[in-house]
Amino acid sequence: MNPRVRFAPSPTGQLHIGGARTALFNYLFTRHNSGQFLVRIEDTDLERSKKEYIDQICESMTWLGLDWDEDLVYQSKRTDMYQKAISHLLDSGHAYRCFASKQELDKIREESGSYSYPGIWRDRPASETETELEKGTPFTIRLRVPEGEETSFDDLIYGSITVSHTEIDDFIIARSDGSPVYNLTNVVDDHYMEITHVIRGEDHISNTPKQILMYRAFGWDVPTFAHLPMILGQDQKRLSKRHGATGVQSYRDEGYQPEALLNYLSLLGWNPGTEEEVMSLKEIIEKFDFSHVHKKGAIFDEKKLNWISSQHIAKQSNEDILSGIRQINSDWGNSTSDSFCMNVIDLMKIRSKSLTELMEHSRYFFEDPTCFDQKELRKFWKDDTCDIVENVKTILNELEPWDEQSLEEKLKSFMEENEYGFGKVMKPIRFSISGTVNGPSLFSILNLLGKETVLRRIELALTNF
RNA sequence: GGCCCGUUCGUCUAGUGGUUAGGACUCCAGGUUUUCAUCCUGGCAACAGGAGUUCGAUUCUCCUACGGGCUACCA
Repeated sequence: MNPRVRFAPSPTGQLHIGGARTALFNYLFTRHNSGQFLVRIEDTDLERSKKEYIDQICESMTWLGLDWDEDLVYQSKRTDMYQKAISHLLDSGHAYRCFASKQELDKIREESGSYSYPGIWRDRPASETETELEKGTPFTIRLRVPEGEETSFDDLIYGSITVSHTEIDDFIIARSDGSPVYNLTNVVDDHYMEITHVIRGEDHISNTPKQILMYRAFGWDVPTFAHLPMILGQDQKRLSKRHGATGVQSYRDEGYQPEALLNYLSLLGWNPGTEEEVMSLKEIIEKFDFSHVHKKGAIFDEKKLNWISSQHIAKQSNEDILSGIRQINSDWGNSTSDSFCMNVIDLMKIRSKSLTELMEHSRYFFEDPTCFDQKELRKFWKDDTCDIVENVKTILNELEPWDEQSLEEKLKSFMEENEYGFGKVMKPIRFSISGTVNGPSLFSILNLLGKETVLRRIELALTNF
């Protein structure tokens, strides 16, 4: 049977790294096994759920390339379904009404020192329930957890987990306003959506026995569970907003490629069983397998992300990089031709860890540099530098044809004739042209920029420095 | 507090009774390069601790320590 899985974000914020990882592993598993990948919006918390977040989450998913198979499922549109399920449980005796107020319960908790619900309405006679109902006392609905038993399940990642029912109190499945809680909606939805594998974060392990109890109460098949280890911040705590930029969108804005981000995320808690690390999404799908997912939480390391990212950029075609850049800034390089842009990309991609870095470091290809580091300048701009640069200018002015090979030949012979070292000539020229002492081969830069631009910039430098 | 889960270099990880404990990132040193980056070579660096089981434990069992998660009329 082909698996059906779902990613179920609650729209209380943008898609964050942890959510993206959960979505990714669902996606990898189901694409590897030719199954379906669904997305369900868990928007039952009306207070915190926002429409704009739903849009943002979908946008991020699309950007990442995690395409889902059917229409989005909104929990807010399925209240009838939940109500029916709750009444069913009430009718079958698997659930009961609890008229204890929150204050009352808090008091009991405080006095007993126990956190769990003491079952005070579990076995009241029907007449008492009738009386409270008539009085209009607000009530919650709780699941009647079978006593003296235990519930266990086989987690695809954590193995067998068993919890005694003494540890599970009669938890609430419907609030006093009648609305269903997470554990109920989750089970009902997963059942009706025909989900075969529930793949989610490890923080849900303790919810799982409760949910299994509900499947049993309904008489439904229990899906297979796979809990993923957490992604942690540098402080070993679960990655959250406290750790800074954790939204997928911010990584997009910083110029990371979706495939690179996904590649890095896939390596957090999983390995392909080989020593390969830089992989395309397609390759990861082919190799993905739960047996290589492990249990320990993994700290998110931006340094390694940067490395993966630079590897992806270096491997990518110039065309793809250009379109990636244009997604960030649609105007980039529009003052020139696309082929010029791709020449720039070709020179710069090997030395960039993100698209934004590539864009920043290649500004001088499109506009004359205006900002020069004087401190840096003084290191190599000596008394005789102006004369040298003047001579180079003359040579370049007479150079014909203007191509990389001629540039290299002429400049090298100039240096040899005058017994100048490379640094003495190249550094000032490079700095005049680009405003920096770093970058690709100077001959390539000169060639790409063209005679007119080069001479103009040298002239500018000569008058200013 | 209770319950559940985890623990190999700083980080991501390989490893399932016998290995010089392997790789990657970071960092350091060298080489290549006009510079920077890339690339290449080399280096630093780990089995949380203690008891067992065993001829032999990183690998199996138990205990301790540490870390994380859950314990809501949040999801």
